[in-house]
Amino acid sequence: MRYSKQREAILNSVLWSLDHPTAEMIYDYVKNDIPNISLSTVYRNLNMLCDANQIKKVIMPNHSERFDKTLEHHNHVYCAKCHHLFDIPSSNNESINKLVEKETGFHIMTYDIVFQGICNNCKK
Amino acid sequence: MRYSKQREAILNSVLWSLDHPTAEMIYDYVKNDIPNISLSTVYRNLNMLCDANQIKKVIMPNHSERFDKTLEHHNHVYCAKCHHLFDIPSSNNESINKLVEKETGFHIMTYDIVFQGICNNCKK
DNA sequence: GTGTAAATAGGAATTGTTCCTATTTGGAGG
DNA sequence: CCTCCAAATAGGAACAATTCCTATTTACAC
Repeated sequence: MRYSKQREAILNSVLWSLDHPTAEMIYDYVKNDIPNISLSTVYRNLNMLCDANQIKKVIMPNHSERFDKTLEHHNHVYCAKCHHLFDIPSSNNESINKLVEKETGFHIMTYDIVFQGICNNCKK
Repeated sequence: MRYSKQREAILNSVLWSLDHPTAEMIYDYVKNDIPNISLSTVYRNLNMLCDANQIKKVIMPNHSERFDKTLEHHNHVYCAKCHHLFDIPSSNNESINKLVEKETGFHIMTYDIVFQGICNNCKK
């Protein structure tokens, strides 16, 4: 993968983000630096960075993809009120896999959980 | 919600299905009975039936929505080989919610898990 | 029957993402 | 430094899934 300033800016915008940005958000942000960047470039590079294991894609049922700087497998809570996505320090992935393998006989490769609720800030 | 033969046919096709059909599959099936039914009608009614709690939508990261006749909250395994979606008798929803509430302080409303793996048939 | 609010058909529009192609660029080797 | 070319980009078209729009039809209360 050859260097490109576009990819560097895209990677940085994910790494610096406190949130789990969508491709669109990254696009808007990176446009400040590189005004004529194209949305396809953003998507292409986000996917390349995922393949290269430098960032991760977060599943978001019924919403756009989001991207995450945290590489370790973990889960997310989506706040139904403020629409932010928060990390949950994932506890016992292995044991959940094992449990389901025992229940079903399947070979479980991976799983994703998205919790939906109201975050601490919005509870007030 | 007033009666319509379209909605009845759509509901039945979900109820009778052994699978977790997509809107497209339901559309194709219902067309046998009602050849000039429109895809928008299928979508509109599937969503109405979800709102009316007569069927459920199944999250499918990176794939089309699927619909489910089983109303009790449960989880799914997606076979990476045969692309079928199977039910998992969900065990301890409440305790998972509680666990996450304790970890995060959030009020958890619901969650969805999709496991990915290889089903028994495909393992052979 | 009749009137009307609710439902439909059909297609346009939207959204999110990927694909295509002409052009540009990083960086290896002279 | 140049030169070259494979790899990367810009820009927009294409695509797939879903929702929206509007004229027409229909269920059903009266």
